[in-house]
Amino acid sequence: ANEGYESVSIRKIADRIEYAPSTIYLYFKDKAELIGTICEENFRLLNKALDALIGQGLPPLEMLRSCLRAYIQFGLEHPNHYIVTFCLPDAKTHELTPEEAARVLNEGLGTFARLSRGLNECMKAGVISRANVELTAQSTWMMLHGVTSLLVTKSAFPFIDKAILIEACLERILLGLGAKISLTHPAELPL
Amino acid sequence: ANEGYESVSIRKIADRIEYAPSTIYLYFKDKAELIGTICEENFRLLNKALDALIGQGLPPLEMLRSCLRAYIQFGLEHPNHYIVTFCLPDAKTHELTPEEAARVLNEGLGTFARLSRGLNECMKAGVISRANVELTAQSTWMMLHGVTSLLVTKSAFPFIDKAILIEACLERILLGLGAKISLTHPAELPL
Amino acid sequence: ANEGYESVSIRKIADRIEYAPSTIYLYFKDKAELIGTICEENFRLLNKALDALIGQGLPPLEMLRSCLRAYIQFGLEHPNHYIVTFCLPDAKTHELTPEEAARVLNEGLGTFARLSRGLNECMKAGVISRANVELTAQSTWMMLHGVTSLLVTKSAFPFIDKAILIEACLERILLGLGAKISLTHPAELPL
Amino acid sequence: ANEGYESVSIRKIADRIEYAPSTIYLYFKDKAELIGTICEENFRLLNKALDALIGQGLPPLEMLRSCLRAYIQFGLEHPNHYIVTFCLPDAKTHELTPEEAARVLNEGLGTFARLSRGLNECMKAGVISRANVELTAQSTWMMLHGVTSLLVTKSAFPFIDKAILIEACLERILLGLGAKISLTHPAELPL
DNA sequence: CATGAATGAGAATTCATTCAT
DNA sequence: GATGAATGAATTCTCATTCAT
Repeated sequence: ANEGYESVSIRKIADRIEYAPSTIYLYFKDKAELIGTICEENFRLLNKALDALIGQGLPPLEMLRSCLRAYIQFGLEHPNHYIVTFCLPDAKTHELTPEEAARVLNEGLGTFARLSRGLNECMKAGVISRANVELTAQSTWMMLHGVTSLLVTKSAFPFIDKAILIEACLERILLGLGAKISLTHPAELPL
Repeated sequence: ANEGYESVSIRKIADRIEYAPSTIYLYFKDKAELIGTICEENFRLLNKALDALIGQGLPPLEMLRSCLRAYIQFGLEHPNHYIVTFCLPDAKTHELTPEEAARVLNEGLGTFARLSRGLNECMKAGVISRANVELTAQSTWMMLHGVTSLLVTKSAFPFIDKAILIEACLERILLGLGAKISLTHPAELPL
Repeated sequence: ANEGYESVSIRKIADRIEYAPSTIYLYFKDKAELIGTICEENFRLLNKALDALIGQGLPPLEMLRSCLRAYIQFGLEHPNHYIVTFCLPDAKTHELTPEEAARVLNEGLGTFARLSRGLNECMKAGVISRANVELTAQSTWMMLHGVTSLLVTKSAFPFIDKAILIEACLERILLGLGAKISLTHPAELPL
Repeated sequence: ANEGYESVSIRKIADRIEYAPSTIYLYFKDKAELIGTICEENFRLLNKALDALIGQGLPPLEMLRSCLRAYIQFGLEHPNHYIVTFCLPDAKTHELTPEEAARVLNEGLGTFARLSRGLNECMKAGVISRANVELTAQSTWMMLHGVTSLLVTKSAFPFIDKAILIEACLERILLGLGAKISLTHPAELPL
């Protein structure tokens, strides 16, 4: 369903994968379960991408910046997955059974944990301001989500060149975290 | 429809306003047109709220902060309007005829213009870094949207106390804009 | 739906009345409500038929016999209604909201009350044995239902001539109630 | 499927016996055939229960009463089997091929034959009225079915204590057959 | 002897929309 | 200026059945 759009429908999925709608029910008990599984796998993929970066031994601030960038990139590459997981109101996700919800949440918390850890390391290294980690992580995620979601859902908006916009946002997010970087960025950013 | 939820339905609207569904078609050619009009009015309301603030003669940075705060507040107060206008994928909005889309966009650009103007004044007053205004406005809006949309759509997420979270986000957004404010905020914020 | 068969389906009803399935939902909120209404009307019709008989001023025993006969006749004339109301397991009826269920039950109790009254009058007139009225009414209804339901549902069974069978059953039911009638019935019944 | 309910489904049966649904088709050509076989076996079981009673050498009337009671008991003990075999409209049974139908009917006629024989013996012993045996058997079965089926399908109806109700019905059925028993039953029945 | 994978037909229900009145 | 009656297309989901393995 990575080319589909808007309202996720069993029928449309079935069409896309060229199976009968009923076939889907052999693998998922429910639409909720299907969506739950998509989200879960989604998080897993994102986490894998983040882990790859984390393992690269970059200096803390650059690692943080890379992770934030990877998050946005992930959204751009899997727009529908991103929409389903992060943009749609809770209502649909809410129909999950507690166990399913727990599985999804678990994977999602993993993502969040990676962000918190990255922030924490930057704080310890003194490259961003020391502050309440949970609060910092939540607000950072919120801003990051704003960038990602608008790029993904509002493709009609006359955005400035995406690459530049993304880098500018990352810059400002880091700066907002207290990173000591100069806003008058040298080359490509028309800040 | 300010008490309804998620899936905006002609029938539900008709119920709420106590008219027959068909009556709605006397005023709107289409569901798309109806939603378009909602968005338009939505923006008008938001613009009015912003204008009220702008007229208060606050110092530039405080005015900017107030406007950003007002935007979030607007989303929290009209969650369904906010979702319809900003969170749902383009698909639905896309079915608008060009003229309709233009009217909505026009009103939306008005909101955007107010933000740009506020940023510009702050730059001129030297309270935030000088930079490309359009790019700055876009990235600021994106972060602002991230905060608002998550608060509105993910009511199940274990967010830290909303008031604190919002102020922290505003603080970081301003800081990211180059505002010379200290992150070690005095009182209530556990930054 | 008086020519339909077996499993009552919204689609089949719609076909039969030559309307679109969705049209039915303009008149009934639910399949349960539809079936509930059928049962209710059903009972009303039956009650009307019984009242017509009751008003005829027959001697008590003959009135009772007429009523029992009318019940069976009603089933034969509205086989599908009878099946839906009396033969199908509770499960489907159970999805009624309490109010709906109450309305149906109310009408049904009316039928039962007429039977009880008839039995009571026969007892008072001394034409059947005096006994607990409720118990007598319940067991009489059960036997009556047995006759009706088998005639309606098991059309393939090699039943003896229906008219004769029905009269024989009525005879035996009355006799079982203590009526002083001779089993060696004069004419048409090969008892 | 003796714990399942209402709509007998191949899948549910497969689940219950812990085989794959397709496996069932190795043994039964059809759902109709499966149900046919269930009915057949059903009758066989009932017949066995009746034979056990018949072999006990009770006096004719008591044997008859025991058999009738056993029939009701059988329904109460195997409610779903009883519903499938006796309460559902022919439609489903009708899809049987003639041979299958014949096999089921054959077993069913066996049950019926036992009833006829019992009645015949009572007539010969002079404990019930002499009458056309086939007609008597059919009407007796019908009443018996009425008692059984309502107890099984309408569990929500406010029936009087089941044990009492059943005994009262048996009493009246026998009385209706011309048995010389007094309705003013001594002890436990509030007739 | 058994199954896994798949499906077409049909179930109840919702929704945007039309149109005669 | 408003509505009642109606619908077609879409939704999620279930079920009996087939067939290659």
